Amino acid sequence: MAALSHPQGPHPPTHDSRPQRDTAVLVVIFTVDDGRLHVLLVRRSAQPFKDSWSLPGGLLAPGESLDQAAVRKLDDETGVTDLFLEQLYTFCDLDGRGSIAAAYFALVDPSRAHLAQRRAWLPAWRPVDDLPDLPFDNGRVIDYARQRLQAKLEYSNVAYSLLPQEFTLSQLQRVHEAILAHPLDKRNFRKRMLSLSIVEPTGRTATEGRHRPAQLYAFHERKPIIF
Amino acid sequence: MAALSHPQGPHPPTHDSRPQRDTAVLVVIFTVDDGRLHVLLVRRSAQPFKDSWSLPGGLLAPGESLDQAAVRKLDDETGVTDLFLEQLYTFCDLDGRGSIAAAYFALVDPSRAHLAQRRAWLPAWRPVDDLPDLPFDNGRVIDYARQRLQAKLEYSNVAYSLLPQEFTLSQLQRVHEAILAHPLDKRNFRKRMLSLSIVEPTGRTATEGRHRPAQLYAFHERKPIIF
DNA sequence: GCAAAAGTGTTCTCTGTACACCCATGT
DNA sequence: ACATGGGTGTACAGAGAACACTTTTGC
Repeated sequence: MAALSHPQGPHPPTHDSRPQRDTAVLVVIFTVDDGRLHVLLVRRSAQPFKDSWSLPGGLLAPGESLDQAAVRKLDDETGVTDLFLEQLYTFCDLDGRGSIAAAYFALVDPSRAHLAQRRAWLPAWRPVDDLPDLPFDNGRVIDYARQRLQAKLEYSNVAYSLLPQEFTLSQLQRVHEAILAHPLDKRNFRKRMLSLSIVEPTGRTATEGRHRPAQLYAFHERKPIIF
Repeated sequence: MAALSHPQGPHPPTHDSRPQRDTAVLVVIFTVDDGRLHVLLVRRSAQPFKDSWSLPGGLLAPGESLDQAAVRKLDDETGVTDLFLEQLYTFCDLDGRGSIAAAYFALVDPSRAHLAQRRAWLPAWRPVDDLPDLPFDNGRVIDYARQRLQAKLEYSNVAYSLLPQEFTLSQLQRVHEAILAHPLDKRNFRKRMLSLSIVEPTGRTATEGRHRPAQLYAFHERKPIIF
């Protein structure tokens, strides 16, 4: 490991009979579609709980860091790599066998995500407010990720990762409402987004139905920023 | 691990030739003493960087969870177990060898901590604003812990773990100032502590010098609370 | 002309901040 | 009596919340 100073954990490790553990990553991938927050689930292809839904995850590959493994899983399932991805929490013993699972959470724009079409485990978006019972405490992991996402929405620009380059303020508001699970006031919402310089108008407009066209906006920064 | 659903990470693990990693915990233990924030460092007893200061840590014992290992390390070094301890972040490859280190941070009341007197690695409090260069990126880990502590101070009662059962508001203010590294207004500080019901007066007073005795206060809850 | 969503300001409340003096005690 | 830290209130500014009507388009 690192930073050891304790006699029990001398450095370098000796790779002998010391107990080692399975180390895996787990990725909670959120998207907002049709005004609802969804999470990506896959079907387990192995026992136990074969065929039940669960979060995507897997063991670390040789020489791979946790971050690399999380990026790889996100890419495997959605085909995107450059979006918001952050370490969430490292769980221990979710499986009752003492293994270690570093959970990450990611946000992807549904229009950019191409779900893997592997027959083996069928990834699918499921609305977070209507999830089946999931094995290995995955429900708790998702709840935790959702809380973190709600908290970050208040003081950061994380939503950049859930929308295309250009979008209307109404679209952005619907994303916020889906994540927070409560309605927002249109005027106050717009005022805040603009006064915090989270978004800026592009000058273009988009006509979306038989009503007045909307101004298009873009995020001031398309990378994680804390306000 | 847990929550696997991916073919590459079937469940149960097979304990065969799959690559495994050293898994360790690392504990950033803070205290406030003499108006300064200190962190506990120990001297490495093994190569590399033998005899240089670093954070306490060690490999997981067989059958032990991450939390249990962190509690054990905290107890080993300070003799206390019932104080604030929270997972911070899981670092990978701090040592350049791909090992995994789950960092925790803890807060202890200096009047309760009894530093381990083992000659082997000599734990000692070091002021965080005057640290030597530390191996394995320990400086970065400490900075990260400090940021988290500063953030939590604003909206939680974490400081409960840094003071005895009863204390004066001036003591509490000095603790906050040491952590935030800037002075606070006495009246505003007291107003906030009371209006948020973080602390309540015990009715007792303490005479501490040739000046007016101070009211003693206690935390409303001596466990982690978010306001 | 009507249905549908876009767009826009003001008022009020609350929170945080700045700021200065008297009080109780020990020596 | 004086030095020392304990203890207190008010005024202002900024942020967030409540709230309703006009505009522009497609049909």
